[in-house]
Amino acid sequence: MNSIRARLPNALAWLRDAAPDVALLQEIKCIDEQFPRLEIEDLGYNVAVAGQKTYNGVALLSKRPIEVELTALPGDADDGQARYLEALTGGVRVASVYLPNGNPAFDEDGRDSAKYAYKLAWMERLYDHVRALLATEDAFVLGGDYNVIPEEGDVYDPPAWKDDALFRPETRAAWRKILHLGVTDAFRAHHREAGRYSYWSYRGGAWGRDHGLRIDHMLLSPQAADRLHACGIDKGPRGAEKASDHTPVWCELKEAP
DNA sequence: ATGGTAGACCCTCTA
Repeated sequence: MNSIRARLPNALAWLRDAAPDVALLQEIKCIDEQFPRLEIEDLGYNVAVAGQKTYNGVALLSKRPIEVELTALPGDADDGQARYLEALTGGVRVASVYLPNGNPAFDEDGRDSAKYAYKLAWMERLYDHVRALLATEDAFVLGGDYNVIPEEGDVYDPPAWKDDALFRPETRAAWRKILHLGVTDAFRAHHREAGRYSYWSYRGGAWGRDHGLRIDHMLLSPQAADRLHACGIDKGPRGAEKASDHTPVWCELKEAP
């Protein structure tokens, strides 16, 4: 979102047009009490929020009732950053994921920065949690801003990004380690082409030059992947007035058998 | 490791 309050007209217009059953929002940049709950409920959504002042913050919208399961990623009781919200809704386990950015990835000595170490530790916690979730054999969809460029075809200029926290080899290895547990990158299950982006920086006219990144992902359990009907990226909202720097990624699941 | 732009908020931080 890059602030749900600054982006409310954009969000409402997209929810009206796309009318998803479930929506996973990241970077709402507000505490729970500041979330524009009434406006979104007016569109027929139930709302769950894990907010935080100024930074981060995630939310989950659903046309079905929501049973919140987790408001933080397990594995570090001292982590106060609002980056994870997991719930059951419509018979599917879903989570809104805002994985740490991690930049700058290096400090002055050329060693991993504290921010990058936090990112890698967070990814290790996500690995542990995905493994635990897979053991339940639930259909689940973990979607959001992963701040991970999985492969060269997911960035407009790979060499320029080689030392960035979103593309460092260690980041991509941690991503692959999660995938190798047996979850599916929904977009890649349906698309092989390079150059399909979900994010364009505000800086340097990135949108106009199509200097984008694919960093917003949905990870599906086998039980959800078996029901995956379609997945795509909706570029429309990124071209709107006062747009977020990210654009929605979506997937459609068939009814459970 | 920097610069570009945007948002929150108290002027600098995060992305």
